[in-house]
Amino acid sequence: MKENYDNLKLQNQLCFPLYACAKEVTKRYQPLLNEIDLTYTQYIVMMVMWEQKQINVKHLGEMIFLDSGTLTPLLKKLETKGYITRTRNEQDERSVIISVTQKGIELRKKAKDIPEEIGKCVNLTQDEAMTLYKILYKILGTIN
Amino acid sequence: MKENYDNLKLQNQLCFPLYACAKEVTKRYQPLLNEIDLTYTQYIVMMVMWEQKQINVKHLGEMIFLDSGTLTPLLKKLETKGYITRTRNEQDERSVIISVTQKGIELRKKAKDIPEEIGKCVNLTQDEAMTLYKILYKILGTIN
DNA sequence: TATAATTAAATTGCATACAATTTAAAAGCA
DNA sequence: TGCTTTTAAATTGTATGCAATTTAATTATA
Repeated sequence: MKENYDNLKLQNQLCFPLYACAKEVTKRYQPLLNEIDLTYTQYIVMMVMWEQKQINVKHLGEMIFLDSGTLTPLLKKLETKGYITRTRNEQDERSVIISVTQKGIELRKKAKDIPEEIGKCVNLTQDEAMTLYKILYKILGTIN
Repeated sequence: MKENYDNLKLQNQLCFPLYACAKEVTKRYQPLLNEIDLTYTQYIVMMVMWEQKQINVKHLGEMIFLDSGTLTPLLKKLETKGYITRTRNEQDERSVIISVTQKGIELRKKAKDIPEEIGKCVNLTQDEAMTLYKILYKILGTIN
């Protein structure tokens, strides 16, 4: 009795192009991000900081889907670079508050054109981009 | 003169949900893959091997968007587990040929239900899944 | 209120990823 | 043919990413 393994074929996976796509797109950021001395994940953190100015590690982690195992060393690097500060919350000493520094705020000017540059690498129509955006957020919102 | 930084807002990025989604979905594989002693990337490699039986490292890397820096140690682990063998190509000693072993072939039976299990975590309609698939492969095919 | 349970970061250990370099083999060519 | 260039893996170094555990602080509760 011959088994059917079609759903194990690479071309029948949805997860594989998702995985590959994320890597390939992220890779395109690196040359741009090198100029402002950030890695992709550090850039994601800085995007949050440019909007929030101040946030604790737990909340930050929930926003960008990363845990303290990844964030703690990464935040220490950003602190060393002078873009953020890390201070214990005096009301709750378990919590660490991340604040963006003046140097961190100024970095935003240098990052300003990066999204547009990346857009040029990814040749989607407005429609496709919006559709992709909606589906990805649907997954993020309903994954269990 | 006030600058506009809207395109640096996290919620205006397409890349961020792509990155986050890939991570979240991959994470869902891990408990299932633990049962057959594979990591996600090792599973991707095995999916190729189940279809190809034999392939060299360069070609494998092109298929799954990974370079030898990632593949060499990973393939050594799969070899240690007994799922593949690595042999130099006698016609071209620069090239390493990966072959799936009997044990590797048998692993497919155990992996058979994984795609369906993952499907349950990701609540997309058939239409959405197909649309996502097409857009992701469009990106992979046109990214420069 | 003393103790147990929970929570937030940090730490540890393992497995990717990838840029850059190195090594060895093969191909191109003067 | 001898030398240069190219190519395929492997290696090195850095940065995630995450599960599991630990530590310290806070909250819940008997």
